[in-house]
Parts: sequence; C-alpha cells; structure tokens
Amino acid sequence: MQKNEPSVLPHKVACSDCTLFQLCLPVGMDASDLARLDGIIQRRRPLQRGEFAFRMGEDFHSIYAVRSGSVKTFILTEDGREQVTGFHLPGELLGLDAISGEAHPCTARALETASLCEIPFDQLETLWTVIPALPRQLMRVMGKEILHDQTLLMLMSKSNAEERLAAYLLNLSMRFGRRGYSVREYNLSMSRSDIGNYLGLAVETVSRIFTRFQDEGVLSVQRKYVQLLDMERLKALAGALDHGTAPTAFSCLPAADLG
Amino acid sequence: MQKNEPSVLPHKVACSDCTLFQLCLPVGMDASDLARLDGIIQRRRPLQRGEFAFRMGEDFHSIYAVRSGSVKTFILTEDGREQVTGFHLPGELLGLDAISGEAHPCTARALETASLCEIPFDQLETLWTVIPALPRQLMRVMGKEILHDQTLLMLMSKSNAEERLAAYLLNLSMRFGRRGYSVREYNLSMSRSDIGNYLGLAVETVSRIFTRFQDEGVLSVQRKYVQLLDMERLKALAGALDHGTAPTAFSCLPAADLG
DNA sequence: CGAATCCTTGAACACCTTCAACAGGGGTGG
DNA sequence: CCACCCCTGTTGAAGGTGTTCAAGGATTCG
Repeated sequence: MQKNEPSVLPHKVACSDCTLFQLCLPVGMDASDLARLDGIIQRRRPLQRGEFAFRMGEDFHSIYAVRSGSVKTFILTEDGREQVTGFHLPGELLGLDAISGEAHPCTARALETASLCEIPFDQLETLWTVIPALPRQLMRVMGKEILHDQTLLMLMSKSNAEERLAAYLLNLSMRFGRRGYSVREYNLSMSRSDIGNYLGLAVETVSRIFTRFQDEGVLSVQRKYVQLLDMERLKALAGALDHGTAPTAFSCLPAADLG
Repeated sequence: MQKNEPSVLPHKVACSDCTLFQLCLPVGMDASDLARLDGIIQRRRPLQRGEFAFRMGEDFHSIYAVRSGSVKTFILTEDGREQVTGFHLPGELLGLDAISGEAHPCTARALETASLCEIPFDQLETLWTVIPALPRQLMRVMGKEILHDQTLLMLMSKSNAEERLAAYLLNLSMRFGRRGYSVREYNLSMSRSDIGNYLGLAVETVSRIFTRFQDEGVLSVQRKYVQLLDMERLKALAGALDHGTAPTAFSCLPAADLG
C-alpha cells in the first residue's frame, strides 16, 4: 500500500525540521527567519474527521498550513447546500481566500485526522517588515491559488465528465508525488459525493466514470483506494487542457494545485 | 445613454488625482506613499482594440491597472482554442496570476481603446519595504481575485445557463456602479462569443437567453447595449448563489469581481 | 445484527450543444 | 451613395451528455 499518513504524529516539530518545509511558506528563508516564523506559529491538537478548522462567517485571524491529513473547504449556500471549493493536502495553505475580507468566506473541515499549523495573520504582517522574503512568498502562494482556480474554471467550462475526473485524479497524483508518496496509487480521503460536488458532477456520474475507467483498464478502484494503471491514457483523457503552452513546470495541471 | 468612456484621455494623471484611486492599489496610503507609488508607475500610450498588454508565455515583469476601457484575459490551449479567464474594467488589476511564476499564464487583450498603468513588480517589491500598507493591499486584491474565481467556479458547476448569464449581467452592473456609471444600463464591450466562452456556454445559448430575458421583460438588449429593466427578477434568476451567508458587503456577487 | 451511509447501476428526461441557415450591421471599394 | 462582403448575432431542429429518480448492494459502526 501507500503511506498517506506520516508514521509519527507531529506535534512540536519546528518549521526547520518539517518535511513539508519546501511546500509550505518558508521557501527562501534562512535559519533566523525560520526561527522567527516558528515563533508565531501555533500548533493545535489534531482535528478529528469531521471537525472544523474554521467556519464560514467567522472572523479571520489566521491562515493555516496542513501538516498531515487532509481538509476540505466549502461554502454553504443560503438554501443549505454545500459547494466544495477545494481539498487541501499536507504542505498546502488554508484560509487565503479570507485575506481580502473580515471573515472566512468558506468552512474548512477535516476529511480525516489532520494536524494544522495556525499562523496568526497580524503577527505575520509584523514579521514581514523584518523578513522581506515573506510577503513575496505569500504572494507566490496566493498567485498559485489564483492559477489553480483558473485551471479548474477551465476544466469546468470546457471539459466533459471524463476529462474532469481524469484531470482530478492526475492532479491528486502529482500532489502526492511532490510529497514523496506514490503517484500511481493513493487513497482518496474524500467521498464520491465530495468529488462530484467539487467537479460539478452528480455523484452517479462520478461513480459511472470510475467504473468506465476501470472497465477500460485505465485504473483500478476499490472504494477509496485508486491505482492509476495507464497514466498515458489518463493524461490523454484529461485532454489538451493541461500540457498547454504553459510557461513553467506544468506536469499535468499548472504548478498550482487543482484541489 | 451611459458613459462608459471617460471624457478626457488620461495620460499623465497622478495616482492622487485618479478617479479610480479607491478601486485600485493605493487604498490606505498617505500622500507621500502615493507619490512614491506614482514614481514607479509607467503610463504607456493607450491600447487600440485588439492590441495586447501582454501575451501568455512572456516574462512577467509588471502588473497593470486598467485606467480606462476594458481588457479581456484568456489562455490559449495547445489546439489553439481560447479560454476567456476574465474581463477587466477601470480600476481593476491585471497580471496577478503571474506573480507565482516566471511568465504570464494568460494573454491580455484590449476589447476597446484602453489605457493601462504599468507597475513594475520588482520596484513594487522594493517599495513595500518602506510602505508596509502596500503588500497588505496587494494581498487584499489577490484575495479578492481568489474569491472571484471561487464564485465563478460555483456558478459554473452549480448553475444553468440562465443563472450564469443573470449573475454575469448583475456582476457587470455592480462593477459599473462602483465606478460611478449606471447600474441599470451599460454597453457590453465583449462579444457574445466572449461571454459564452467565459461562462462555459455556446454562443447560441447566450443569444437565446438574451432573447428569452427580453421576451420576459427582464431586460432590453440591442447589440451591445443592455438595459436591466427588472433587477429583482434578475437577481432571483441569478439564484441563491449570490446573496449567500457571505461575510461582508456582497451585493450580488462577492466583493470580488466576477469578471 | 441492524441501521445508516456510501456507492453502484438502470431508465427516462432535461438541458445544452451542435449543425445549419439566415439576418443585420459596419466597413470597404466602386 | 450604394453594393457587396464579412463578421457577429439570431433562430430552428436534431442529437448527445449528464441529471434525476429509483432501487439495490456494500461497508462501516454502534
């Protein structure tokens, strides 16, 4: 199998010792910078599946980095329906969409046991007067988020159900790969319903396409466990959308994460 | 009629004298800060309809603020098709999606005669060491962009054609309103094809729905010129999507601009 | 073991797309 | 100034893709 969970529950690991270091905020910072950043980060007890990191409408105070586990973010419409806006893996930041306002526009909920680093935003602001690399880096991350959303947007408006699911699975693969996990097999921490919601498809459609992909030998799936058997076919299925004329290191979707 | 074009061609207007001041970057800056920002801004000759501000793949050097006219941004897929990612009105920034990378991920093209302020990013970076409000403000703008994309995403995945077009027209209305123009009538600077592309709909569908809305008395449209006759019905048509449990001042779509 | 939830599968239907033809400006050139 | 053309926009009819509705099967957890 694969290892989607770190073997040790990290509770007091410093940024400098964190294996996610390069995926997270501290890129381009030296040891003393790291120590300072470390000083403002709050490490809370891990969230259990279903628990909330923050809820829509709550005052915005902090952004969060996922250290282990996974989190989904979603908006509740006034009629009570959910709209999943993203899935967040270790090394990814949470709450960036709140920076422009006073309150969180979405809710963040753990899909499985997950530990987060909380980074109080006002302290981050005071910090970047002494660490010039910090705002630049945060903007890079926000820029990636923008790219991600635009890619997803394109997926939604120009692709059919097969292409969407293929791109989604490849994107997850890439993100797991970056974190040192297998790109060929992984466990989905989110339900079919979440996937469908995220991709703008009915659950039934997601299910049908999983079956179809399996019948065609592109992948094997059994409940949460997915093996990508024919990456090439999958990439072909994902369509011309991805390996575009894109500037930099776009593997299957832009450097920005799709979910 | 309405006034979508400033009467004077602005060529050497200082930030402090710019009527778009509050929509643009300089929010929360004092006179001396403004002067400094002013010093790095480059004002080029206006773009003619069809001219490019920058093209996908070009090195990222600057972000741009639209001063007058309108601009569309789009991605070219490898098979040569266009994907419109946004429309930009006066006071809105351009090129934020390039901050995370080395090159522009999209192309920006004038929909009509348009003048832009070019803001070299490296100079902006040096500037924000002396103007702490600057990175904060830029992040707010980027955060809005993220919110905008997420809203649009929701529109794409959960709404039908009528809801999309209604939300789109209301969003434009709101953005014109903020700039002091009429919220009830305006000229579309983009083609039906661009609208359809942007909303993930076929041109024919856009056309049909315009006709349907007109037949129902919701609006009147003739070529580019649109009058919103029944805002309430239009809002109802746009659906529960917008006036959500949203945190702050969400008029019809979040404070973030939809296009 | 039973209940609840998640996932799968089938069939009918709705919505939008595609294909096709035509209308109407706006510009150019005669 | 008018004729012509091209491009954009409109309208109609057929077809496809995904949704909805409905039911059954599988897994998990109390």
